[in-house]
Amino acid sequence: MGGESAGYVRGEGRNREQVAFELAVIDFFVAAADLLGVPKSVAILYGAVFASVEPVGFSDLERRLQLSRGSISQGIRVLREVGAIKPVGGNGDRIERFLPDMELRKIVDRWLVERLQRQVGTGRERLRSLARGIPGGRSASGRELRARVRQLQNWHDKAAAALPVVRGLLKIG
Amino acid sequence: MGGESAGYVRGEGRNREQVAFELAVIDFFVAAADLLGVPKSVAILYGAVFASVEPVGFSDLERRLQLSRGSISQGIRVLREVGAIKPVGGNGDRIERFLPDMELRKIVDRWLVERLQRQVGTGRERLRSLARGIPGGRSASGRELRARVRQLQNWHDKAAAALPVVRGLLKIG
DNA sequence: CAGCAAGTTCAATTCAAAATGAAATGAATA
DNA sequence: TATTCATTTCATTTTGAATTGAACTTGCTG
Repeated sequence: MGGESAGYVRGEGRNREQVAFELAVIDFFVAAADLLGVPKSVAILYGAVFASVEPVGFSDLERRLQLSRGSISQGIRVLREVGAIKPVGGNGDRIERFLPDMELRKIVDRWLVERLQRQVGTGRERLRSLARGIPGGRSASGRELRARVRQLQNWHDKAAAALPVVRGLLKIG
Repeated sequence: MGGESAGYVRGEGRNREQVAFELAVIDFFVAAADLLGVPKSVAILYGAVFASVEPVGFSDLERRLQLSRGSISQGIRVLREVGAIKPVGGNGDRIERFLPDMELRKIVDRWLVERLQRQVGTGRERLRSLARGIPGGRSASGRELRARVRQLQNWHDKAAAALPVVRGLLKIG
């Protein structure tokens, strides 16, 4: 258990249980992030925030995780931009501490839209101009190529239609 | 047009139209592959086969594309394994030539199953063992963490349920 | 204002995946 | 059997993304 993230987590004054839990959470997010093409360090940071009931600040992360300041700073930026973590004020000091935003839905949805929908959109363009350039006129080979491109368009349309459905299904109340 | 793949395509005795078409097709597949995390060279190879009415052999690819023998060999292997191209016999000579398998559906479906379904499966495991290790007993913090993990499970279940639906939607008759 | 703690930036480094190409294989041909 | 040519294998190289860390800001505190 905890093979992947093990090297990234430090004990640092927390008890065994807490550390083990953090480790397991981080593992989970590292696996998921890998699927979505998100950098490991970002997943580790999110996992650490997610696993902590207390809001977590920069120096907490620096202490608990084996990541450079640079990675922590950039990772935090990404996670904020994406809405995965939220700063909480009201500790008196000037340190920013974060809690996980539990609406994972929004994050995943944003990913779906930015990554898939954009590709689907430009795909439509490409296919159109591609269809215009089919060589071979009304010869047999022209007909064959036209059929192939039609297949591609067909498939593309299905994918485009599926996207909104997926977005709907993933909505979590 | 054809910015990405341009460097990989050679004229080699085909006419302008044909080359331009091949280029556009390759561009399309390179973009799609990038989305699915497939190596570029594999997409290029598939594009070249897809764009040709005549079955395409190793040496054709070697001539037409700026790819090493090694990449061509391995790319062909991947594409065959995955069912994206099919060998056609009957030319008298011993050279293997390929046609694209037009059932893209199967390829995408395989990808969905291997990549997503597997992750979803192991995710369930991880979440279960994770839930068992929640620290804090029946304290307030324990309750909070339990709620968070439940959210994760909830989300995970939705994703698991969405997968078959997607597979259904993408089926192209 | 000097000193310090918190965090950011970005050029340099590291690392893993992809691509290469030279040598090995193996099947057909002479 | 020797030769040739098509393809595969795999150790090395390349490439590009992720990560690091040292220098730099920013704003507090004595």
